[in-house]
Amino acid sequence: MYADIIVDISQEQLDKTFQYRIPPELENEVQIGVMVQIPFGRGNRLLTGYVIGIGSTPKIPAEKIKDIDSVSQSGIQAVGRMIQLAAWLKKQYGSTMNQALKTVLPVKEKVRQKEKKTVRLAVSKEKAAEYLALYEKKNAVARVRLLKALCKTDENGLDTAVLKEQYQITTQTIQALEKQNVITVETQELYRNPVRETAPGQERLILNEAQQKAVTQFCTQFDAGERKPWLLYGVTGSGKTLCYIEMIQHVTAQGKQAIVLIPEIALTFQTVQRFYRRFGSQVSVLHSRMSKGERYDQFLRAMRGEISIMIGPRSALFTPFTNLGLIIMDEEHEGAYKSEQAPRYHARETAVHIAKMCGAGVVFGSATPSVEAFYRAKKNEYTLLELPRRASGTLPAVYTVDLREELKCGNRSVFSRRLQELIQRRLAAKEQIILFLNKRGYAGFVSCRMCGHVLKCPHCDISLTEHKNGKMVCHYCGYEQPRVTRCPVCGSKYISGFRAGTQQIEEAVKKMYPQARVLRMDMDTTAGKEGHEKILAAFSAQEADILVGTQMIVKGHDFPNVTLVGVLAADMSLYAGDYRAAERTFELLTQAAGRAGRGRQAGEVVIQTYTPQHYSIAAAAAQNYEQFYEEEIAFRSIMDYPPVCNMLMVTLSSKNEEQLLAACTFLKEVIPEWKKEQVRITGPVAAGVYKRNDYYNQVVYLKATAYEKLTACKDRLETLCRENTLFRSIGLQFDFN
DNA sequence: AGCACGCCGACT
DNA sequence: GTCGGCGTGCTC
Repeated sequence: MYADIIVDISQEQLDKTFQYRIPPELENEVQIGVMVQIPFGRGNRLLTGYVIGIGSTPKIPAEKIKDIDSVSQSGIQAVGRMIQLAAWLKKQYGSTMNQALKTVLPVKEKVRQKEKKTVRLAVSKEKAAEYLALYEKKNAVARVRLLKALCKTDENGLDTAVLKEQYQITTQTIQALEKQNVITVETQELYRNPVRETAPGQERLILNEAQQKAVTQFCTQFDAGERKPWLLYGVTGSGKTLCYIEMIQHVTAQGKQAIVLIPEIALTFQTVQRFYRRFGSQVSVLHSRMSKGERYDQFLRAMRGEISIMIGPRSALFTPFTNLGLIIMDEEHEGAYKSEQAPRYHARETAVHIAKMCGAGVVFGSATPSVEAFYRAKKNEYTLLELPRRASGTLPAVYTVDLREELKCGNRSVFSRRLQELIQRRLAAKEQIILFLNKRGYAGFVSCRMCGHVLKCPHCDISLTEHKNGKMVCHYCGYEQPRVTRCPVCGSKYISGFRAGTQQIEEAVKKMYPQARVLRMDMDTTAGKEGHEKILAAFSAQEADILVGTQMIVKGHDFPNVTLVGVLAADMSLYAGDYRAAERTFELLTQAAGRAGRGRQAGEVVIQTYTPQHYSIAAAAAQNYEQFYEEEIAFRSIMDYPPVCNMLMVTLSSKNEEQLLAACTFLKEVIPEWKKEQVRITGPVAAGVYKRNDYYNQVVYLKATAYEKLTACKDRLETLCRENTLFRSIGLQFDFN
C-alpha cells in the first residue's frame, strides 16, 4: 500500500503530494490525517508530513518510492484533524483533495508574512567597504549587490523579501555572509490583532424568562454530555445574541473554545461589537477582507491558545482549536453558508461533523429557520429552543397591499396609498423608515420595445445588464460593450434598459418627499472598503430619515428608531426558478418586517404585492413561521425536494460542444441501470445558462432518500470521467441539495 | 526549504 | 587545470 503525503503546507513549491510506501508494521496506524515522519530529498532528512490519501497503485516508478519512517502520535492534533476533515469534505461534496485542503487550511501562501526577516550589517561601514572591494575582486556579484544595498540603507537594515525581489539575492548568499559575520539576520514574528481594543465586561446582562429558560436547558444538556444540535428559534428581536453569549460563557468557563459563525461580517458588525464588549481580547475575528497572511495569523493564535472565541464567516469553521467546545451558527437560514466553489460544502452539515469529531456542541439560531433545520427539529434530530416573544416591545403590525387594486384605482406610482400615508406620518413624527426592494440594484435587461429583441452576452447566453457608466455588462463573465442606441435587429430607436432599481426608488422618494433625507444602500453605494458600515452608522446616528436598499439592509441590524418598513415588490423573488424561491421570499419578508419597531415605539410594515394570496406572502404577513413551514414542507413532499429527499446536481461542462453532447448521450445509456439503486435521475439537459464563459453546460439531477447513494453516484461519475476517453475534455461539478 | 549539479570566471 | 560562487531544478 502507498500513502499520498503532503510534506510542508507552508511551502508553495512543495504544494503537492508525494507517494510513500507503507511498511507492513505501520499499516494499521497509517490513516488519512495522521502525521508521519518521512525521509525526504537526497539526504533523506526526516521531515514531518500528513497523510492525505491511501492507495494501492504507484503513480511513479515503484523503485523510486521510499518507506514511511514512522508515525508520530503526538504533535499538533488540530492540523491532522483538519486534514481528516478535508478528506470528509471531498467525499461528501465532491472536489479534488487539493481543493478540499485549500478550504480547510488557508495556511500556505505568505508564510513569510508571519516571519519578517531583517538583514543588517554586522560590521562598520569602513569594514563593509573592505569586504565589498574583496568581493568585487573575487567577482562574487551577488555578495556585492547585497553589500551595496545594505550600505545604502540606514541601520534599520533591509527585509529579506525586498532583497529577494529587488536585488535578486538568494538565501544562500545571505547565509554565506551571515556565516562570515558580515551581516546579521534578525527574525521576528509579527501578527496583527484585528480586534479593536474595547473594554470588556461592561455589558449589562439580564436574561428575560424565555432566554433564561433556553440557556439553562442548553447548559444542563451540554453538561450532561448531550451533543444533539440545538436549534434556537427566536422571533426577530428576541435577543438571540445574548443567549449565544451566555452559552459561550458557560462553555469557555470549562476551558473550551467556541466558534461563532455569522453570514457576512460586514453586515453584522453590531453583533461582533457585542462579543468584544463581553469577552474582550479572548475574541478574534476572521474578516473577508483580510489577506491570507492575516487569516493565517489568526489561525496560529487559535492553535496556540491565545484566543478562545473565533467569530467569522463559514471559513471560521476551520479554526484549529485544540479543545473546541461549541459552534454557534447565527442566522442559520442564510444562503452564504453554502460555499460557491468546490467543495461546495454547507456550513450547517460541516459544523455538525466537526462538532462530532471534537465532541463539541452546535447551536443553530434563526428567526426564520431553514426548512431543512426545522424539518430535523421536528424529526427530533435537533433540540428545539424557542424564544417566542421580542425582548422589548411587540412584533410590528403588518399590512398587505394588493398592487393590482392600486392600479385599478389609478395609482401608478411605486408607493401604494397606504404606504404614502404612513411615510408622511413617520416623517412628521421624526421616526425612521426603511424601504426594501426585493431585488439587486440597477440590474435590468435591455430590450427593444418595437421588436422585443433582448441584448445578450455572446459568451454566456444571458441578457446583458446596463450599468451607470453607460456600458452593458455580462454578470457571469464580465464581457462589456458600449450601450446601443438602435436595435441591432429592427433598427428601432426605442431600445433601452428596464429600470426598476434602488436608484429609481431613491429618486422617486426624493421627488415625493423633498424634505426627507434619503440614504441608499446597494451594490453601488457599498463598493468602498467600509461602505456598509459607513451607511449603516450614518443611518443609525439618524443622519437620514429614509433608508432605501436591497437584501443587505434587512439582515440582522438593530435600528431602534425605525418604525416603518415598506416592502415595495414582495413577489420579485418568488419566480426565481428554483425550489427554494418561496422559502427565500418568506425569509426576506419576515426579516424585513423584523426591522420595524425594535425600540420603544411600535412598528408597522407594509408589504406591496401582486400575489397577496401566495402562502409565503400570507404567512409572512401573519408573521407565522409554522404556518409557512407546514405549507412549504407539504410542497416539498409532493414535489420530492429536499429536505424530504437528497438531491445532487451534476454539471458537465466543456468548451467543445460536440464532445459534451457525445458524453451526455453516453450517460443517457449508462445511467438508467443506476436507477436500480433507488436513485431517481433527470437529464442530462442543457443548463439554465447553457453557454457561460465559452463553456457549454449540461446538468443531471439525481435524487435519493439516502445521501450515501448520491455520494456513490458522484464517485462513479468521477471514475468515469477519469477513465473513459469520451470524457477527456469534460469537467464535472457537484452540488448537493 | 535544502541539497546537488552544472556552468562560469578567477587564480595558482 | 582547479576552486569558489551562482542559479536552477528536484525532492516520492
